Amino acid sequence: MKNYNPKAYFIDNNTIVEDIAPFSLEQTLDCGQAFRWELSENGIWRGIAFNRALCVKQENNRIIFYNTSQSDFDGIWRKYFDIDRDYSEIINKISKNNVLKEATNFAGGIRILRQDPWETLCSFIISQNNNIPRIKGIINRLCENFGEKIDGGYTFPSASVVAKLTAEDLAPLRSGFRARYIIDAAKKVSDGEIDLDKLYTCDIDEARAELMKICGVGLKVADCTLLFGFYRIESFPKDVWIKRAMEKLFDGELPKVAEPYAGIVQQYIFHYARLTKLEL
DNA sequence: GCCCAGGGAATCG
DNA sequence: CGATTCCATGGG
Repeated sequence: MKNYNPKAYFIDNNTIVEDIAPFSLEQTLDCGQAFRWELSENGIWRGIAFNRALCVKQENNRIIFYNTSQSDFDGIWRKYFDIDRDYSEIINKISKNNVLKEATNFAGGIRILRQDPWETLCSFIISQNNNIPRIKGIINRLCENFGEKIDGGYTFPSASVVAKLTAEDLAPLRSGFRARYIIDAAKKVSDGEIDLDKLYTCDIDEARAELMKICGVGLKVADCTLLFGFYRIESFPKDVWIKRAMEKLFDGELPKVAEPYAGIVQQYIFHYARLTKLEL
């Protein structure tokens, strides 16, 4: 059954989108896949992506994109928020498995954002052995120090800009041992040793291997980068929570029905595990 | 002070 | 190979 039919209206300089359930702005922007969104007054989320600032708010089954023209919505945000994918179809399919069905109750409104690859790579390098508030702080300082000022904040600095910096230059970030990892990634991306564009389509294991050429990128950071920065939804990042959850819930093996969208299902399992603390 | 935070590199055996 | 230890920094 295909009744997923999101509608966009362009009124007064705003874009309003309706009929996109299941969709939760909060779950999507605050689930640890993106680090540059903050909830401000009146339930409005403010963030920057692809060199654009956005204010956006959810009211039930309606999303309001403030000061957003049709061309900005169609050109940037529609894709960024994965508006055109019907998540209910995925949830229906994986719900053949009762445990997965239960898991979707905890974060079924999550969408995988289609983020900028370099920003995602850099962000998940910073994420290692770190917690989300501090990850956000380091990324904010990176943007304030080396990004460009735009209306509403600062852009994420490009790889070529970061490649020219030294670990000492990055001292104000207080990113600790990760500083040299950030610079190594920037150099390998900007000088073409790693061609990020290729990673959208090449074999997933080859994509992992490419990213893992970077010092500071192991399997988990590579998988997060591929999932959140390249929309490689067959990628299944395994952190400590997921490993524990997979053992308890599935004897370590993901059910077959989930394989085509493993990355999306990973999000459901992750939040199920964390929110229930796996007291099963 | 101690522990941990959605890991990874270096260094063991 | 698998297991252990260190890595900066900040908050609880």
